[in-house]
Amino acid sequence: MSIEYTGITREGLSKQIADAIRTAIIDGRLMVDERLPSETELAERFGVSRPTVREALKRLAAQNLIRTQRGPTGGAFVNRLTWSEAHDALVTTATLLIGMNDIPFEEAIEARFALEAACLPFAVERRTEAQLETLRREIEQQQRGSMTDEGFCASDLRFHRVLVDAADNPVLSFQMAGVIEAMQPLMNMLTYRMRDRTRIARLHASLADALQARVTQSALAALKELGDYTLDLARARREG
Amino acid sequence: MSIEYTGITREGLSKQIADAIRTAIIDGRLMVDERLPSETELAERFGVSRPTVREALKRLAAQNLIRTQRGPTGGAFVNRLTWSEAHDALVTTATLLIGMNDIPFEEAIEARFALEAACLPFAVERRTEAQLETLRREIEQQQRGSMTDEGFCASDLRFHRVLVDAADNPVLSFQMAGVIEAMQPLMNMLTYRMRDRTRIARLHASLADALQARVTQSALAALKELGDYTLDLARARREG
DNA sequence: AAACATTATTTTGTCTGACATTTATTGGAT
DNA sequence: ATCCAATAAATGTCAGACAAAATAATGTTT
Repeated sequence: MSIEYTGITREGLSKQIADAIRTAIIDGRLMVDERLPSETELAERFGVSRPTVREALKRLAAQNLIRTQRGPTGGAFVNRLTWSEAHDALVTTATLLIGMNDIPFEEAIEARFALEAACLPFAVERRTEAQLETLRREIEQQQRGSMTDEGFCASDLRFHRVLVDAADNPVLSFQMAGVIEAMQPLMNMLTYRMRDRTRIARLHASLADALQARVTQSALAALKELGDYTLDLARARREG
Repeated sequence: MSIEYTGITREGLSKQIADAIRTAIIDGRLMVDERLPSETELAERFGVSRPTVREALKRLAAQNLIRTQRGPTGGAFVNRLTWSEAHDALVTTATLLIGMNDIPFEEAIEARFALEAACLPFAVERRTEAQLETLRREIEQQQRGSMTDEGFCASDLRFHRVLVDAADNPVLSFQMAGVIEAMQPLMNMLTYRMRDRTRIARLHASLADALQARVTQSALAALKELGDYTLDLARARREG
């Protein structure tokens, strides 16, 4: 690891060190599962104390870039970023972003249904029987009137997640997770009347039918109607 | 013996503290710009030492969740997550994810063009004259033969970023940044011959024309051709 | 000789205490 | 009243020490 640190001391030593190591990882100078020098060695090499090095390492650990292990064979290792970890990070970021910047409902809903529509053709083509069954199960739950609003939204979320996963493209699933899951708090703010729920469940059923028959046009039409209806609900909430 | 902490003490004190504070922020118990207790006070409240608290705070700072300021009125403040910061975080995560998990070209390209197509109808409807001009400028650059491969890819990236921004939906722009920018290293691996470049530039011109005339179908057709062609290049590279 | 228990060692995790640095406030001098 | 310096409060950094964990080496027992 050949890292120079001729930078300015104006931005915090631990941050500089963290950035140096992160850049080394992104550029590929540090490979996955490679072991970094021990904390004391890093401290010597950068000319700082061990706590400073540790703060830098914690920053990287917070981004899932490294993992640490104790013991003689321990140390800090470059972490292979898994889909699951990246997923969590994206959802956290997107949730905070939406929660802190009061996005208009319309924008968020527009983005979500537009992107979901992009997944739909692949889902129609590649959906499995198991995924169809999961969709049917969720629809059945949504038709029961005994659910709370949160429960209904949670089922809705699971439904759409299966829809996206049916496209069988990890990159798509990863990207979509951000929009869909981060919007759950927003969706929870919509209070669904009984009539709304039955209509939504019926549209979900249309979607599942289209997927089963592998007819892209019908699926897109059902999703569009669902998006428009959600928009209506959001607008009604704003005015009401 | 002191009181047990709720949860497993097996996961590192600083991580537990960081998680506790992060949850408080996400749940809204800590508002934006609110000041956290001082490090010494946090240390007392959690029953740990100051360095441990500091490591926890650094983890949160690494996620742009808090910012710190020195001085009497200083301390740690809940940070308003900006689009720019969230954008950078997403690009970093997506870049690492793609770089470390050797995604098949086909999957990445499929996802990218599918999502971009989802933005296109909005872009056709909402594009401004200034954006059209930017597109034309990039096309002109791409037609010049004097560019390096990296320069060509960079121009391509700028072209598509403008395309996405033309949809005028921050949520869409945010999501798309991940796919498009994180794929640049992949795209840089494609070596474009002169013939490829002219064809790509021509397709870009078709796209710009369709945006100018506000004809969605033509724009979608041009983008689809571009996607298919990129797929061909990727396949050729794999076999060559 | 082989299996098991024990000790040693290396590395991270945490604590204590101190000093340096930054910055708003406050009090005094002009 | 204005400007400037001392003050205080907070983070940033450092040093040394000990605790805890996990592997490797060692010794003991069967």
